[in-house]
Amino acid sequence: MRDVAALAGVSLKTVSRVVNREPGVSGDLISKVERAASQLDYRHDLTASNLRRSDRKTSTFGLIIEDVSNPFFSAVHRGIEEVARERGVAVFAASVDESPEREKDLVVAFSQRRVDAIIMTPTVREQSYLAYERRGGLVLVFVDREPRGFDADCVVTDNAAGAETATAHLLAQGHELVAFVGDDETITTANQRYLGYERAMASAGMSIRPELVSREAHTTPAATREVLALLDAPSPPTAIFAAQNLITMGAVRALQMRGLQHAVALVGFDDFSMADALDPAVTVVAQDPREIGRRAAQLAFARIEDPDLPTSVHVVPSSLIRRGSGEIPPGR
Amino acid sequence: MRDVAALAGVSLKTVSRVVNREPGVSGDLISKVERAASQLDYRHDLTASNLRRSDRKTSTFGLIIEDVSNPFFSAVHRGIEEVARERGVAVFAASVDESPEREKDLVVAFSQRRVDAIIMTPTVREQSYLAYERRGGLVLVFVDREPRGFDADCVVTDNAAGAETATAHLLAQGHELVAFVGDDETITTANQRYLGYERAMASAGMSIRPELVSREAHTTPAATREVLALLDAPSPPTAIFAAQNLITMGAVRALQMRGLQHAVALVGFDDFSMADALDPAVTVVAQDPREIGRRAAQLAFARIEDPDLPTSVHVVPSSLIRRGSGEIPPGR
DNA sequence: TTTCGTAATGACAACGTTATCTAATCCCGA
DNA sequence: TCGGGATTAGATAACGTTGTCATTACGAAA
Repeated sequence: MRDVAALAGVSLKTVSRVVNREPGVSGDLISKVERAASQLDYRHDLTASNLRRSDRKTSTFGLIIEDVSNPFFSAVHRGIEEVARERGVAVFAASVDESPEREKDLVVAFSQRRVDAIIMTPTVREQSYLAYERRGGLVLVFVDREPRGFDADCVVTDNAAGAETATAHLLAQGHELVAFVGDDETITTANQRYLGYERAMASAGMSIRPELVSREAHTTPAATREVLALLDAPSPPTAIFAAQNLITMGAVRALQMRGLQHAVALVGFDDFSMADALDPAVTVVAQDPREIGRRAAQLAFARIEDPDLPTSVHVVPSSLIRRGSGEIPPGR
Repeated sequence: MRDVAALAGVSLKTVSRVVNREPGVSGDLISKVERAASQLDYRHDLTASNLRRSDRKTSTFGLIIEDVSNPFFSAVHRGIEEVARERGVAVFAASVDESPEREKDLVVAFSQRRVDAIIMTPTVREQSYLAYERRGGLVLVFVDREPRGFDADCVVTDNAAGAETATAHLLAQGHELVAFVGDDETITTANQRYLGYERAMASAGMSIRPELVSREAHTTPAATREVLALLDAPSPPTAIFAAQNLITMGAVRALQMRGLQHAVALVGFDDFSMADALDPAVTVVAQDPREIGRRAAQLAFARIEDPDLPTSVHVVPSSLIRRGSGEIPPGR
């Protein structure tokens, strides 16, 4: 900048004014400065600018999600990017992989880089450790799962209601042996979906059979194993509710391995690519991850603008998409 | 930092030394400073640190890809993250959406934030505009597609060879009417895959029928339309080579719509989720996007360390995965 | 002519950190 | 007892930018 000022024959401050398009510089000097800047390959340094600026905004967000290559979360990422892009905000993205330690490391890494906001899915059992960061002015928004022990803005799907819809849909086909396959209770969404399953069963006056409940499906292969075990048991389910996208994929494979894909009904939580092209096509309760991302970003901007806003929890509705696998009747 | 120094009763520099774990501070002072830091909720400012540091490294990369929610690119992203994480580097990720203007905007946005390297898929016809950035010390690595008019490190799949393998595989089944469905020639990968198709056809002594070549499939729905048109034409293909993941998905849908999924052979370039669970399962030439990402990140680190390294192009091999759709014989 | 307001420009300090250099202290051997 | 090297600590300037305030120039009004 000093070199540009020298070449253009003006002061540093004038160059700053031109670069930031501040008013009050004569057209003559503007063009002189711009010519000098391009001649010297000058590139404005946002980090230095930010250091001095009074608002201390870096126009940068941090995103902490389960896995950047998981289709659900990458769609959330995409939604955030769409909103951030309009405001010139760049987004850091990183995967936690269910590692509590990594969650904390990432928060520190982003906080040290002075991001304006962190949008994250909580993994650690308890988020009260974030109070420290918030005191420093960091904005925090949660997506997909609500934080615990920490009051903050949050965007989630209606997990319990969606799971209830899915289960009720299977019960409405006349199924009595409806299995639940999901992740373990430390994951709040998995927990809420199990609650929805319970609620639907209770409303239908059915008791839950523990042997039809599997809550250890952390990955697609694990889900396949769990579903195979259910199918091979003495009294196998006639219908399965798979509580997450990776789990549904694993369930599809297990049913195919036993040749039961047209005999056992299946409803998945969260849509996935090619679900409509499978045979049978898979009925799902679809979330809207992109919309979740967009809302989260909007919430972040709103709070940056007014830090005293009351915290709010946004619920993005899910919708049942009937495709075939969920409409298979029991018996035969 | 000033407050921490005051509370600990030491100088600024000593706090700096403790924060950066520089040697030469007595254990007594180290603990005093650490106590003061945590008492005051002190958080080190990496942006200010970077401004002053002599190496001027921000420990930050920028990633510019087609779409963060495209499974191929999000896997690349994941691979980069794995390598970057080990070195404490945070990654900005952004989508270009085939917009040349956006490619340039993103380069500027990242460059202004002083990232140590940009890893990108080129969209603009020509990358010579990046010389400007490189002069400023920015490291550039390309993934998936080679840059044009600009010599730089690059990691790509063996597109032509993979496409040749795919096409040859179909020809080996006895097919004579092998269609090509791909993106247009402005996309270098699409172009190279077409070249591979041409080569395989030529090696087999077959001439290419223009009516079996579609190079306008930009999206999944477009691919479906294109494949439907091919199937409904007077002399439809008996086999199809789909030159990209989204296109293959579109082709699967088109074949299903005409009930021809067991009659017309299909090989796709790039694997996709649930390809193995479809009926028939889809034969693909699989790329290794995660490995592409890892290599790109390694290349970036290598060049940061030694800017004078000769530029290199890494080719990650692809592999044919036979699953059924590619082994359907002609005729019937 | 003087006065005043307004617009354009610049000088200087400061943002939060680290590089460099200097000063103080300590230990050891002569 | 003293010299000298090693170790620890601090003072100061600087990184590239912008906020603040001062200065200058120019018309218009008195």
